[in-house]
Amino acid sequence: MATLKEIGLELGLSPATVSRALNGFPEVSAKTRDRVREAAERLGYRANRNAQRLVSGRSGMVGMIVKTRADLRADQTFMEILMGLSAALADRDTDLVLAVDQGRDPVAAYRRMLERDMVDGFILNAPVMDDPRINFLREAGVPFVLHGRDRLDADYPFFTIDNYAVAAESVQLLAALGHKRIAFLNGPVLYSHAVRRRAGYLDAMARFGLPVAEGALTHDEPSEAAGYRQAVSLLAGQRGAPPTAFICSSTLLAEGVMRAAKDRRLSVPEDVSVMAHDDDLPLLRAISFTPALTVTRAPLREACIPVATALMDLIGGTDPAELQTLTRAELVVRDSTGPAPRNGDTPWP
Amino acid sequence: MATLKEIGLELGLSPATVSRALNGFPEVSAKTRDRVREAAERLGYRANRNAQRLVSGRSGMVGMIVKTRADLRADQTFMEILMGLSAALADRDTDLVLAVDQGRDPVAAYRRMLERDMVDGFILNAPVMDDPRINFLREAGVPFVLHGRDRLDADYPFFTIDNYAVAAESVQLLAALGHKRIAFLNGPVLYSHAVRRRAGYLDAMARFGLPVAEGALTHDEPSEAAGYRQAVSLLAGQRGAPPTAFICSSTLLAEGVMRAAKDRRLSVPEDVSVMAHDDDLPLLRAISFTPALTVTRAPLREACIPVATALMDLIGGTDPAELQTLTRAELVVRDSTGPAPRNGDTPWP
DNA sequence: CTGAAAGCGCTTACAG
DNA sequence: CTGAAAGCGCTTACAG
Repeated sequence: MATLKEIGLELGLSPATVSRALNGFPEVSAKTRDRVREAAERLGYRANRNAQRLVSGRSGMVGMIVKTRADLRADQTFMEILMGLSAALADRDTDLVLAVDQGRDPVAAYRRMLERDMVDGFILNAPVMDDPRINFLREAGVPFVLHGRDRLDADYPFFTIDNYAVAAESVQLLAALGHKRIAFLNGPVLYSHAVRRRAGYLDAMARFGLPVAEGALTHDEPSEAAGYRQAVSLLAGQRGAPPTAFICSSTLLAEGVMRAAKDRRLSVPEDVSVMAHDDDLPLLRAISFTPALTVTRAPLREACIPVATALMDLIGGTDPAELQTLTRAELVVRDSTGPAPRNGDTPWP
Repeated sequence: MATLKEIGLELGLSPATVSRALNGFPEVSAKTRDRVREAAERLGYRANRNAQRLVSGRSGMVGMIVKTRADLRADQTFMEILMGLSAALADRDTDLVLAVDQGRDPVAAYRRMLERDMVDGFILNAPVMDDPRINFLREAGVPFVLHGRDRLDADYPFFTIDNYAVAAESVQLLAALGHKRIAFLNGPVLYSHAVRRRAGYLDAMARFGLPVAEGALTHDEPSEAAGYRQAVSLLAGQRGAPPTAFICSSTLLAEGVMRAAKDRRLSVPEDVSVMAHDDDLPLLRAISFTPALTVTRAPLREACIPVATALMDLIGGTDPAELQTLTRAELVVRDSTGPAPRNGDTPWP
């Protein structure tokens, strides 16, 4: 590995000038800058990160703490986020330090990392309402960015989709197709995104004058098995007249709903419409469903760069208020949704 | 953060002596060592890793490159390994750098990390037979450790269970229970562990004088769906007389087999015995199956510390030949295996 | 526009 | 047994 000194020797320049040239300082002449860059390229120069970090006083690492929970989908979405964040942070010469939250105290793992001065900031995901981790980190004065948002009046940097709109727009699409009995299989109500989607669903149903039957709004883990279980029960009419449409908080749930419909010899979308929110996981393509699944689509992958960038900017001193992003999922209408069937004219009482 | 200098000032010692005391150099007097340690503790001293790395000339990071494959289980086992390795490496003050292997060239991602001098070594998992990554890294002279083994005469550091024995012992247990038609649902034959298990199964069957029907040995992805699919086909007698026992290369496959048996109103273990190899994933407990699953058990978690330690030792100069570990899975007999049923007396032709 | 110097926090020959 | 000194590779006031 070449060093600044070696490049300097080669060019008859001081290491200081080489450093400035490489870092794009304006006072360096264009000619010197170009010569230095050429030589650096030729000699395969790469800055020694440890030296840079030593002098800047930063660790060059950011932390992420994983909650171990019995949530099968967590693996898939989490892997997706993990890969995306690693890549985005690597572009900023920053490493991601992972730790597992083993215990009952939700902030213990954060406290430990902080005491060890290991990281320059944190990335949090899957917030619950009024997340205790957020209060802790705010008081500790540590930079952090949320993927998601634990309260509407958040004053910290975050990146999230509009989860209220996700549910409301799904209802709107189905209502426009004439559906009156629309079930919503939501995620665990623990998570703030599920709380927002719940509100979006209920408000939209009310706006269209559609009552919601007892049991038509469920909160369960995002798995194929849970989707199947809930759909079987609803389609059997165990909780009032069966729905003519299902909105699912994840494509895994939709898989289970499709299987339940098939078991009852109901065809999609003729007898029952199915749609889902789609994180766009590479291993679970909504477009590969039969029929292709209508979704509100928001690739998890696309959240990674903004989240990583926001954290780096925050550490660099940017005002947190400028680092809040609320985006919308894209409505992708495919073949799993259609006009309400004949027998679907009656709303729930 | 306290520094060596500050501790030295506090105690009237030089930073050099403080460094030696903290690093346990033998020439430091016991009294000085204790004083230094006490002061370090009191001041909350933590060595600055970047300074240590700068002076040692090491990056303090090791790389791991994930193959993105359409293998659902990969997520779960991979997460398990990832968490375990992060923790084990953190204990050695080393970070794990993750990258995703996007493309067709299996060594491209390794080459890139190497060129950037980013890591001191690599951890590889899920080897295929005569893995090209291994040849590449060996020629490049880079330290690496395998979780698994791509050939029997491996000359590099590895940690693996005896996969031949996993299959052979399973056959042995079932043969001792009087089973004669034993099917083996194996993983993708691409992977070396599947190749070894295949050999163990075939050899053991031969040793007990049991022919193997066409189609009784399958190679499929380790998923519940694949287990179900294979078991349905075998139990229907589509590939000769139905098996009276199933050995599964993963607990996910066993889940599918159990479901298939239930669908056919076969009870486990009265009508059919089921056993599996168990990586002991926290989200998929063999003991929670109904009936509790008989397994060859080898917690993935337990491989992480030896793998991480081996890599650190290798980087530290230990002879690779001393860093090869072959362990055995533990046979845990539970309730899903029992004596062969009446109709199971005839071996396959 | 460029250089000489100091310093980030640590380790380790070299002296004594 | 301990200290003074040099050095790892970089950055950045301070001079000129």
